This record gives sequence, structure tokens and C-alpha cells, in this order.
Amino acid sequence: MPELPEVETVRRGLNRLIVGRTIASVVHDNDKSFPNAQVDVQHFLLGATVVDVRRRAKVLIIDLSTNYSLVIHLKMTGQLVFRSSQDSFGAGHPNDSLIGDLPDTSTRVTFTFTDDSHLYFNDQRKFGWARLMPTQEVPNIDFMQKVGPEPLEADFTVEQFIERFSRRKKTSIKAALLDQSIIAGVGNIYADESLWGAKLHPQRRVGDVSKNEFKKLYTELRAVMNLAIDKGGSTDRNYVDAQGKKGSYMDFARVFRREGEPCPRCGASISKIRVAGRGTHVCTSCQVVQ
DNA sequence: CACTTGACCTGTCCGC
DNA sequence: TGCGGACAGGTCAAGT
Repeated sequence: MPELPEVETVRRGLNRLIVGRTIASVVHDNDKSFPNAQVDVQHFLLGATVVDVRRRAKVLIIDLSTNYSLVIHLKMTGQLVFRSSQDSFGAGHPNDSLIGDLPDTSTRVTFTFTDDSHLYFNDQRKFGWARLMPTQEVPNIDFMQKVGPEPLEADFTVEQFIERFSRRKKTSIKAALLDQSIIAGVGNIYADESLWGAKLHPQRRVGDVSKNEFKKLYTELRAVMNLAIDKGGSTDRNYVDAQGKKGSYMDFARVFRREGEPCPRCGASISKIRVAGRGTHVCTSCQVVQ
């Protein structure tokens, strides 16, 4: 569920909260949440100071002073939550975090910094992963090699956007939007939201999308993602930011999770169908299959 | 190569 | 109340 806006929200939070902190200890469950644990994780992490937190597509990159980087994919239910040594979650200490005491049953990795603050990598469904590697090798991993361009970069043009779809003609526009090798960072929420904005039915074949419709989709996708970043992302189920707080984009969603509600544009009832193996929200009245 | 489907997991919800 | 099954959806491997 964390898509580009959610991962970007986490990145901004971590940038504020952990840059400059030095790792004192790491405890991990030694399964695929940290698949290269057999390399000496402790040796490369202990004493390392966080120097930057970057993002590429839905992947977070935590750069360390040792010229190593932690590369983390949250997949569906991953969370990265920071707690200072003062944070208290016991009775009589109200807070606005969605989650309580940490570590909890879904904690896969616990980083403790030298000031006794903590960063917890939680992942209920264990689809996420963390890897430690030299910073200079990060661009060489398979994921980075095949992932498409960042849709919110200032120099990403509508012409590039259209060109990226040129090798896909028969598949649905929704399947193409979800394909990370075409455009980076789009997931189920913002695919449905941007297709509604562009009045495109998710099952429209890519080859049947006109140039003007592509232009509209480009504009809508960027607008929707920028708004979502503004709102701290979407909390559908599990997502929380680096302080454990929910995002509020779902309050602004037009179709996602709104099956049965009236379309904000034409008033017809919003449907939920299945496209590209995903639950898909659509107004069949004003989003045209053609 | 283009494209689709199933696997990976576990918590939640729904019907019986 | 308990229990089975469907469902949630990011990515990769394996299938057509």
C-alpha cells in the first residue's frame, strides 16, 4: 500500500528524525526482512551515522557515514517508525500515533541509536525487505535497473510520459500504470484516482488512449500524487508515517474505497470491479471504456 | 517479447 | 462463539 506519496512522506519524516543519529545496536529476526543478514550487518552498521534518506520509486535509501546504505522496500504493510527516548505510550501519556508500544508482534528490525532513540521496521505480512550494501552499488540492483522515471520530477515531460507507454498496446491502461518499469511509484490507489480524473476506464486498452487523454492522465497523476504528499499519504489499512501517524488523503479520494457512493462528477454509483488482478474503483458512467 | 496469473504472508471480515 | 474462506495489493517468477 505504500505508494510513492506514502514512501515520500516517510522519507521526509526520517530525514528530519534520524539524520545525524548514530547506530548503537541492531536487532533483527534474521529472515527475509533482512535477507543479507549473513553479511556482517553488525560490523557495517554499528557506529555508522545516518547522513541522508533518499527515495527512488517506492524504495527508501538510508545512506550511512560508512559509505554503506540501507535499502528498504515496505511493500504492502511495512512501516518505519521512529521513537525518541522520551516517547511514552503508557497510560496517562496520550499521543497521536496509530500504533502503541514498540517493538510489537510485527517488528522485524529494531535500530537503536546512541541517544537511546529507536527506529522500528514493522511488517505484518513480511513482504517487505531491507538490504545493506555499499552506497555506490545501490543503482546496480535489479529493481533500480528496470524501474521507470519518477513522475513528479520537474523535468519529466508529458512527451516522455506518452513515450513510456509505447511498448504496451494491448494491455489495460491500469495494468500499464501499475507496471513499475513504465512509470515509477504508482500503486492501486493513485492508479484508480488518476484514471477517474482523466475520465479513463481502467480497462481501456493502452493502444486506444488518445494523445489528449494521455495528457490529461499525466496531469491528473501528478496532481493526485502531489496532493497525497501534501496530505501525508493515504492510510487505507496499515500505512503510517515515520512518527506512526495516519495520512489523510483518503478523505479526499474520489473513487478509491468509495464503491456504492455517488461519483463526485456525475452522481452515478461508483463500482468496484477487478482489473489487472486488483480491486478497481470506477465510475462506469463517466469513465469511458471506448 | 507482451501479457497474465499465482505465490509470497497474515490480519480482518463475512457467512454459517 | 468458532471456523473456513475470501480478500487486501507490491513485486517477482513462471506460465501462456
